[in-house]
Amino acid sequence: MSAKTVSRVYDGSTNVSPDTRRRIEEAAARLSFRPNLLARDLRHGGVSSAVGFVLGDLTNPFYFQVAAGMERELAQHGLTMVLTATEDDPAEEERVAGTLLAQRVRALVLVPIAQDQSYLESERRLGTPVVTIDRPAHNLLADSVVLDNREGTAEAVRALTRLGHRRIAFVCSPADLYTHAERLAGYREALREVGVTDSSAWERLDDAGGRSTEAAVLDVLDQPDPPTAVVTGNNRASAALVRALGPARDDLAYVGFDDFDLADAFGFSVVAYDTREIGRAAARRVLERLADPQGAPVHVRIPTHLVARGSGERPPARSS
Amino acid sequence: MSAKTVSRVYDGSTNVSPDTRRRIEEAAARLSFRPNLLARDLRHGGVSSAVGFVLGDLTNPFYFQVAAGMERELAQHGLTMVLTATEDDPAEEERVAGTLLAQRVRALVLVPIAQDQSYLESERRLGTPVVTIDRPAHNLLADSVVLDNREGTAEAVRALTRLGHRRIAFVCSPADLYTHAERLAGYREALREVGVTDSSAWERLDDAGGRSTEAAVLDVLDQPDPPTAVVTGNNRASAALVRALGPARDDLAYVGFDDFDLADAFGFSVVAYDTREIGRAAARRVLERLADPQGAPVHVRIPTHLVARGSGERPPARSS
DNA sequence: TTGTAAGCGTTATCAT
DNA sequence: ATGATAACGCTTACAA
Repeated sequence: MSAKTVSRVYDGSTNVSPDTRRRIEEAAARLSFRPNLLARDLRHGGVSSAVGFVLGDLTNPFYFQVAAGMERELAQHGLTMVLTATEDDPAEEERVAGTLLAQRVRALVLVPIAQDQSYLESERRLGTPVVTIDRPAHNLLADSVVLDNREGTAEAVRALTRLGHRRIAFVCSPADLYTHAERLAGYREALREVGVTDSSAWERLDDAGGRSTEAAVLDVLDQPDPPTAVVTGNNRASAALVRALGPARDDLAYVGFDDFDLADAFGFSVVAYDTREIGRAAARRVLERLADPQGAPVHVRIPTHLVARGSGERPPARSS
Repeated sequence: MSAKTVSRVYDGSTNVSPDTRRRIEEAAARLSFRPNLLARDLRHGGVSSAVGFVLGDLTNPFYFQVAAGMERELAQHGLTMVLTATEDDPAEEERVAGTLLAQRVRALVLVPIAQDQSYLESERRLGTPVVTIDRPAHNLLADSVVLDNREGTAEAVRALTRLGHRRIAFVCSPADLYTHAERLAGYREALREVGVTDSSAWERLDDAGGRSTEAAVLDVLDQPDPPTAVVTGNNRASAALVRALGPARDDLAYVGFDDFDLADAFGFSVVAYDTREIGRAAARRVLERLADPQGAPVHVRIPTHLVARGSGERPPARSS
């Protein structure tokens, strides 16, 4: 009963007599034996069967929904997920990615926060697939899975302009540059479609001044010709709006990017999307990239859709 | 320049001349060389430097906050975290735990969902620490980290009785048996302290009847002598209460177990706790158990505290 | 159907 | 300060 025979029992080989197999399985159970995947992976070219996932802000449930989707999809293909966090410290990104690469993860999925991912270029060329989530990588030919941010806000704004709104504010809590810029662009684009070309008075973005987003909401509404509607650029801004205005405010229309808990209880209309699908799509990119290491980067765009709950379907208050 | 010399550069050995070290580091950078942790771990007794975390319900943000705390604490000690999910399928638990053990995780942390974890007993005896979260294991001498559920609801009820409430309802969405029983026990205990010995008319628990929790909330309030206050047993029940009653309902007092997003906007008083601390505590149990494999199981209890936001500080409406 | 030898990349031991 | 050798537990190639 050599090691090789035992190995055959566990690697799905058929060349084992039923009797031998049974005896081996018995002994294994008795000794709590379990094949050592470390050794197996080492033998198989020194590459593990885990995929590394680097994410930044652990307090944002968004990323965990992504992680959940990714884990499920990977598990169906015999891969596991190693999760690490950078706590939004750009300097940590390269270090934790390095740790994962040293663990010989099969692929690397990351939410980029550093301003440059070129440090991954050599690894990628050596055959480790890299997929970014939520935004594209900088200086790296990686696959990516991002939301259709631009179309998301554009759709929200269009729904409002169709109701007659023209003075529509855009308020966003500090967010990363990319999603921020895209969502803002969609907002402006949809306004331009109805002839509004200057919305600067209604935009309240990442406040360098350190003002809170709640203050920004109140501020944008406090002007001679106040907006009749508000679009929030992310769920943190939506929460700020709820806090600033109180739950029941029916003289103002608003739509938020990102769905959130109890938004239905508030009648809060939002631009939603399938968060877990982002993770599943990333996992699929990993699998396809492993099958076909060459080829140009693939960029997947996850669609958004408007969820009408009341707050976004109100026409402008008497004025017009 | 033998393999051993290169190894010395990376395992923190001092017996390398500055010159050799420099040459090796140069070559490593040029060739994108990185020590293979799989091989290292194999050499070190075939045990990896990852800790496995098995969780059930991926849609519950609670577990991800736990995961976040755990990951941070482990990372500080050079360990990584492999995350897997069972999707609340008890039958999956043993399978995914087995996968992790085959990967030779240094320890196993799990949120038990199966009715029996005895299948882990041999592994634990062989030296793999096992820590359960949120509830104790069944038939397994594992360490555990749980909330002080009983004291949590007791404190909530006491705050209400102090205001004069006596008819206090307890509503809970389906939850696992253990936390459920503990929270209910705390509720009854605190009621007994003020002489209320039969609360059965005010308890609406896991409804086998398939009624929704929202219906249960309305139902418990719809009786001849209705409760003047409600305690919800988990965040899902709190959400149901908000949906059933609407955001502004100030003729009823209520306190919910588990904090939730925008609870402050609702003025919803809750029994809160440090979710990430649960994960950190689990990581610390792992580390201590690795240092001292023997010894009786240690059970850590995470304290809860009442967060007053208005809804729980209202005295009974005129009746009394 | 089963076994032998070699090697995956690292490190402990024991030279030099 | 550096290197040769063997070994961690597995699997591929090649016998038997």
